[in-house]
Order: sequence, then C-alpha cells, then structure tokens
Amino acid sequence: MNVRDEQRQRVIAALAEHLLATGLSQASLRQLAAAAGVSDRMLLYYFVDKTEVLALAMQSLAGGMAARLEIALPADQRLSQAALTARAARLVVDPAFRPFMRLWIEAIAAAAREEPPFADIARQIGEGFLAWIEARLDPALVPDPPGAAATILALLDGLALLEVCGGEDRVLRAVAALEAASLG
Amino acid sequence: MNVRDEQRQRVIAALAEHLLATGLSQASLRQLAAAAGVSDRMLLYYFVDKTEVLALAMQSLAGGMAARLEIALPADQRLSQAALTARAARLVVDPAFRPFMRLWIEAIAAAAREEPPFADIARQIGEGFLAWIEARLDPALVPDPPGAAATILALLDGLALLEVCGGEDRVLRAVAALEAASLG
DNA sequence: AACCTCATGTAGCGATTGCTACATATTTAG
DNA sequence: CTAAATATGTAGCAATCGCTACATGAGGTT
Repeated sequence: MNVRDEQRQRVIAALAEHLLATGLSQASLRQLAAAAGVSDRMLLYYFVDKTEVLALAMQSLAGGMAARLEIALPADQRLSQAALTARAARLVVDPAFRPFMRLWIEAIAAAAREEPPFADIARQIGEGFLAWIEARLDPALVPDPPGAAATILALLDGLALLEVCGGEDRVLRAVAALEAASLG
Repeated sequence: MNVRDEQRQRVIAALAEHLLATGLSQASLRQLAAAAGVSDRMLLYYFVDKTEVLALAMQSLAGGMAARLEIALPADQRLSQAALTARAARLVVDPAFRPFMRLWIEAIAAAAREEPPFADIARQIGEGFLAWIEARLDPALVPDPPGAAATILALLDGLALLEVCGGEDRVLRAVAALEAASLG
C-alpha cells in the first residue's frame, strides 16, 4: 500500500484519540501534527486541508461511538420512551462516553458558528443519534417516535452541557431522577 | 459621572447586542471595539482585559434574559414537572430567546475548554437557570425538585443543541411531543 | 501661565494561525 | 544507471491575535 495511505490511517487514528483527550482547543495544525508524531508540513501532505483532517478524525470518532452504542444497548430490544431515556442517559454519563460527549458539545458549538467542517459533521452525527434512538423505541408504546427521539436526543446532549455548567453531581442527580421516573 | 464609566456602560450594552447577533466567533478585541464604535485601544482603556469585557457583556445578557424569564413565566404559579417542562421548552425555542440560547451553547463549549471567563460565567448562569426552574416546581407534585430541575435544564439546553445539529423542525417536533406528554 | 490628570490616536510587538515555496532525500520505473 | 515520481525537511509568508509603549490633545487646578 501507499505510504501515504498508511500514514493517513495512522494519523487519523492518533488524532481521534488526541481530540478525545484534549478537545478542540488543542487543535491547531501544529498541535495536531505533534500529537500524530509528524511535522505540520507532512500533515498537509497527507491531507488537503485542516478541515479534511478534522472531518476525518471526527468521522472516525463517530464511527467508534456508534459501534460502542450498538453493543451497549442492542437494537433488538424496543423500549418505552421513559425506559430508553433512562437507559441511554445512564450510558451517556458513563466515564467511557463522557470524553466523546464533551467533544460533541464543542463540535456543535463550532457548527453553530458555521465553522467548517463542523456544520456538516454535526448534522451527520446528529442524524445517526436520532436513528439510533428511534430504532430502540417501541412503536406500540410511543405515539410519536420522531418527536420522542428528538426529545431524548435533546435531553442526552443537555446532560453533557449540564456537566460543564452544573457539575457532575447535578448530572448524576438528573440521571437518578430519570431512572426513578422510568420505574414509576 | 466619569466619562470612563459612562463609556463602560454604553460599550457593554452595545457588545451584549453584538454578541447576541453574531456569537463568539466575531469576538476578537478589534471586532468588539468596532461593534461598540470605539477603537481597540480604548476598549482596553475602559476595561482591563478582554476577559473582563466578555464577562461583563455576558453578565449583562444573563440579567436581561433572567428578567424576561421572570416576566414570561411568573414564579407565583407552581407546576408539575411535565407542565413546567412543556411551558419552558416552548419559551426557550421562541425566536425572542433563541439568539441567547445559541450564545449560551457557545459559552458552555468555551467553558468546557476552560477559556476564561466562560468557566465562571457558565456556572453562574447555570445556577440561575436551576434556581429559576426549581422555584416553579410544585414541591407537592415533584418528589425530587433538584433532580427534576437538573433534568429540565438539561432538556432545555439540549433543545438549543438540537436546533444546531438537527434543524428547527426537529426542535419543534420535540416541543410538541413535550406538550402532548404534559397533557396526557 | 504652569501643571497635571484624564482621554485618545498611532504604531507596533511578539506570538500563533493556516498554508506554501523551495530544496532535498528516497524510492521506483524504464 | 538514469530519470522521474514520491516523500520529507527548512524556512517563511501574510493575517490575526491580545496587548502595550509612546505621544498628544483636552480640561481643570493652582
């Protein structure tokens, strides 16, 4: 295989990890290059743009996230809105998922600012989340699956925001309240 | 009064409007100065820092937002969780509030990145929101007011995220679903 | 008139940004 | 073996960033 293509794979994998660990604030070309163990010059040899680098790294992360979500909550089990909300909330505040959720917030904020490539990326990942949620709602129990899915996604994303502006204890209290509501 | 203090007030008011209109992406010192109709040199004469400028402008916005929220949904009326959720959601997606919610997202993302002054600002405004919500929950109907308030805040913030990554129609569908649930 | 504080403009510094021009090394092909 | 293609390093450009040094004007005090 081309050296170039090998490097592209390697670099994107490294950058996905780096973004997860440090967020979008440490994402200048030089910082990304250092994190990937290459020179900034070579980063722009492997990829056309900084936006291509970020787009590929984010897509890689989204793919990994989606795979882990599929495993964590298989689609063969259809739930009520309250039950799925509680299950998914517990999942999303798990330490294994939190770095992604934090990055996810930053990506949406960048999208709100219309920074390429985040406008496209955010829409794309958002669609994926919505599909994941809707595929786990029991149509017999949920009168309006698209509306319910949108509500659930808003709540899950909101939990990530809440962690930043309210602290972890508030998030855990919210999740506990959701679980209590889903039992009652 | 001091010319300086007059200018401080005037400039902060202008910058609050500017931030609402353009978000944090157009918030370099020179851009802020231009929006306020002063030179960047004078901006740093009136205020010590860029962070002070942003902190004051954000606090001004938060104050205005709080006042409008107080009027829009008076605290003398205590509601169930579902009812308050639906009412507040309808409020928050109103065009009059949306610019603030969008800016609010950017502020939280900046806080996640630990950019001063947003770490403090976001916590402070978040506390205000939580207090506003809890003051409108009927303790007789809500078993766990702090948990419920945290849940509601997460959902409201999440609606703003959803608008960015899923479009306005999804947000409206979510709000409609919340209203339907609050009636049923 | 002399002075002194407040207010404002001009100019620029050092750092960082994304990106590129140019030269050189290394590999591959004819 | 030579020549072309691929790969990599060095250096730097133009723009923007937050911020500051310096000079100058304006207005009040003594």
